[in-house]
Amino acid sequence: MIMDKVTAPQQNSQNFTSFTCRYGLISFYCMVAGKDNIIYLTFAQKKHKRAIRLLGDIKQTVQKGKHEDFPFSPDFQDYFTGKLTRFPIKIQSPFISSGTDFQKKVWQGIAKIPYGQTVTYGDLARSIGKPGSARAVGSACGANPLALIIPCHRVVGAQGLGGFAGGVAIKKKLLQLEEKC
DNA sequence: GTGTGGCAGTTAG
DNA sequence: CTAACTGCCACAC
Repeated sequence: MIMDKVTAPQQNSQNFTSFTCRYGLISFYCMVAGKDNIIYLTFAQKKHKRAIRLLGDIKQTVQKGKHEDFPFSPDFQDYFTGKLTRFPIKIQSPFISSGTDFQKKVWQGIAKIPYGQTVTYGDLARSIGKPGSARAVGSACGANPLALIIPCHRVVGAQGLGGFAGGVAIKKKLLQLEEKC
């Protein structure tokens, strides 16, 4: 699979913490480097476990954190209640930097989609100068290491919703949440 | 509505 | 290297 070679973070923040966070009916998995640097966020347990394993491969240890110690809880609380439309979180993750050029372009493109709006995989493909790569864009979305922060749920199919790593039900919920504003 | 062939990027072997 | 996957899409019936 992708990103089998995650490079160690540049900073010496060696302590990684894994959180399982729950807000209302939605829960997700999150990995934090150091005190408050989110390096991975996903709705799919499979992806989260894989990320932990990759860190293990580069001799990094990951400890479990308690939900109440999750540093950005207020922000996500606000997001899931519709009060926050843009995460004040810096994107600085070794999982991002170990992506391919194409993936990085896709992720950057996704980051520009405004709250409450959607684009199609084909649209995104065109906007990064690679028309016809819609399917590859879909793959890159699936490989996104920072769900919500890089809002891949705002990328949909030309006909239907498209897929979602954490299940389309969650994608639907997120879009409905953002719709209300 | 459904079939189908082609598509680009990435991974597996 | 080839083969086999995908969070796809356009164009046919």
